[in-house]
Amino acid sequence: MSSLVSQIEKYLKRQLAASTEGYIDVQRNDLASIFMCVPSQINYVLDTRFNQANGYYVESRRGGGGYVRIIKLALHDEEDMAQLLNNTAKKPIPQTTGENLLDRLVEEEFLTAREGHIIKALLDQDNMQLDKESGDLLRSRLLRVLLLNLLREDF
Amino acid sequence: MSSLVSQIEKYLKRQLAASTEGYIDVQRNDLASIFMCVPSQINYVLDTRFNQANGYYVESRRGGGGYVRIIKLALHDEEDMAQLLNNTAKKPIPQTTGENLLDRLVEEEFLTAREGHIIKALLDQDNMQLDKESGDLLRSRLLRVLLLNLLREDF
DNA sequence: ACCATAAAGGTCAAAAAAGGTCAAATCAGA
DNA sequence: TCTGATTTGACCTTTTTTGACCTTTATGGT
Repeated sequence: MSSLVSQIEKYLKRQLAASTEGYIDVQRNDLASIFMCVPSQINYVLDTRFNQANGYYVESRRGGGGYVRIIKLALHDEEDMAQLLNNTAKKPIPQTTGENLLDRLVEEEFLTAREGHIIKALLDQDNMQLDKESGDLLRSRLLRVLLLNLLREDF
Repeated sequence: MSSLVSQIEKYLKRQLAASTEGYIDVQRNDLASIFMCVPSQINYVLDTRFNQANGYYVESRRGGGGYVRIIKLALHDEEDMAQLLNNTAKKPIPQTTGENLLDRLVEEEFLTAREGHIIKALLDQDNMQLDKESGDLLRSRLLRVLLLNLLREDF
């Protein structure tokens, strides 16, 4: 019995995958009535599933003719990767953030699903068994190492 | 008069045997009400009967639409793997030893060359930036996690 | 132009829906 | 009887769902 959020998430991702422009426009209220939920449920989906960390950008407009535009931030080239690298530098990365990043790398096919799984497990707090602070720092260093490795031409 | 814990255990193992994916998803509360027991009884079953030593992996999610996923590890014919697991237990593993293990896993085709590369980088002393002792211990824990993951039947 | 109203969308916090932990109480077998 | 395994319950954390109230934008009438 998958939750409403994940149904809506899937629905939107399907639309997004089908769109050639890399973004879709939706009406919050329409979506809410399609899924028979309160409109704020849609915001919850956007906040938790289509945020920046997940590689999406959302803009919207209120009033008559208003809309919500969901834009996928694709990681196509080294440029974007380098961006991420800088972004990642030094700052501690909590587990959930790390998982989001890995999911994104899988989605963008920089990693296979299997690689994503394995690396997630390696960077898991419970598995590392370090205190949260050291764990977050280690995770940050290792994700950086991962990104650097993915940038290498030779594998 | 088989105990509750073993009735639940049998029930879950039957489900697991019937599943083609190598895992099953259950609701803790549903199970508890099927067996007319407190929900924490389910955790007891999971902890004692579906732990790693017994060849299972459990993951879960809280909140609406939450679930418990029980994943079977493939312990049958991968004897050597189980062997390795035992070998790895607890002891610190210095970098070179770790690299050898990874090379071997690649040779035996438990890992692709690429996976081997990535994981080596992640477990590299210089990249981890921990003192040697903690590094060796962490490496040991993480290699164990890796091995366990390679035994998962769901990927 | 000015304003009222309708049409969107946004925010925030409370309630609900799962699952987790831990320790006390009980039970069963050596 | 003692000991380890099981059962139970009180309390906790995370994630989702819901609703009341707020803000922004467009439009039509005066």
